[in-house]
Amino acid sequence: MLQQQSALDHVFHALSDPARRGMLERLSRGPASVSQLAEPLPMSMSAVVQHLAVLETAGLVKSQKVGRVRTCTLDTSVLTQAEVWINQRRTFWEKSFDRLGAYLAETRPEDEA
Amino acid sequence: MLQQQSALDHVFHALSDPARRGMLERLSRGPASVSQLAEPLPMSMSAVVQHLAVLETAGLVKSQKVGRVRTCTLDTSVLTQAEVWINQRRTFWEKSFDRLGAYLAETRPEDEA
DNA sequence: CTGTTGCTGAAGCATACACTTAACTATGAG
DNA sequence: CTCATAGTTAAGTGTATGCTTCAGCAACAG
Repeated sequence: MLQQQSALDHVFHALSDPARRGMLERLSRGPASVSQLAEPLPMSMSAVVQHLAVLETAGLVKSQKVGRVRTCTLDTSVLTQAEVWINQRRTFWEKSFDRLGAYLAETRPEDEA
Repeated sequence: MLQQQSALDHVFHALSDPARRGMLERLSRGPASVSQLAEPLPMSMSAVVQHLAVLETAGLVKSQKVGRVRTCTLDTSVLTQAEVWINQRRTFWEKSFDRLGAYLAETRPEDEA
């Protein structure tokens, strides 16, 4: 649980940058080289590599180098963890709303089963 | 990064801090005052208020002050936007993965040295 | 009234972040 | 071999972040 939390730190931080989300969007359409990821971005190659390191540290992207080309692919498992966390907050919130409704219904003079 | 910051920038950045996620977890169980949010956190009240400002800027939390007590509630709509973005990346990736599988099955190269 | 609670705001500070440029390695083509 | 391509790494810079302390202020109890 505690490790999951720190994992979520990295994942959400990685997702908070538009350049990195752009790279993920590109990768969601299929694998790409570092140059291909850098091409649409208004920044140096070096900056892209640093963003890539953030994405890899978060576990969102895997890559392997063949020759001088590093090919990157999306890893959706960590993405799923983030999605689950968000979904659970939503669910808990909705349940607490239901409980509030139930509480309001219970406190009425007549009880209901 | 000199461009306008999108809503997702703020949301994911807000979610990247464990203290802020803790506050959201608390709020997912129901509304709470600033003091109640601060109570389990190992930091000053001032720091909590600053985290709260981040959450409100992201649109994740709404609050209203009655007397001297500010009561905070979760707003799940922005949370849903973030969930949708993640889900779309996952979906796109799965589609492109299918296409990759089809491509590999079709071309079948005979190299590898 | 006084004192306490609940919160707010400003200033300060150390660290982290998002870049840049420039020097570098390693692969592949001619 | 030379040269270009693809990527890596280091150092530097300006800004943002996360926290602190302190000072203050409105609400409410006694």
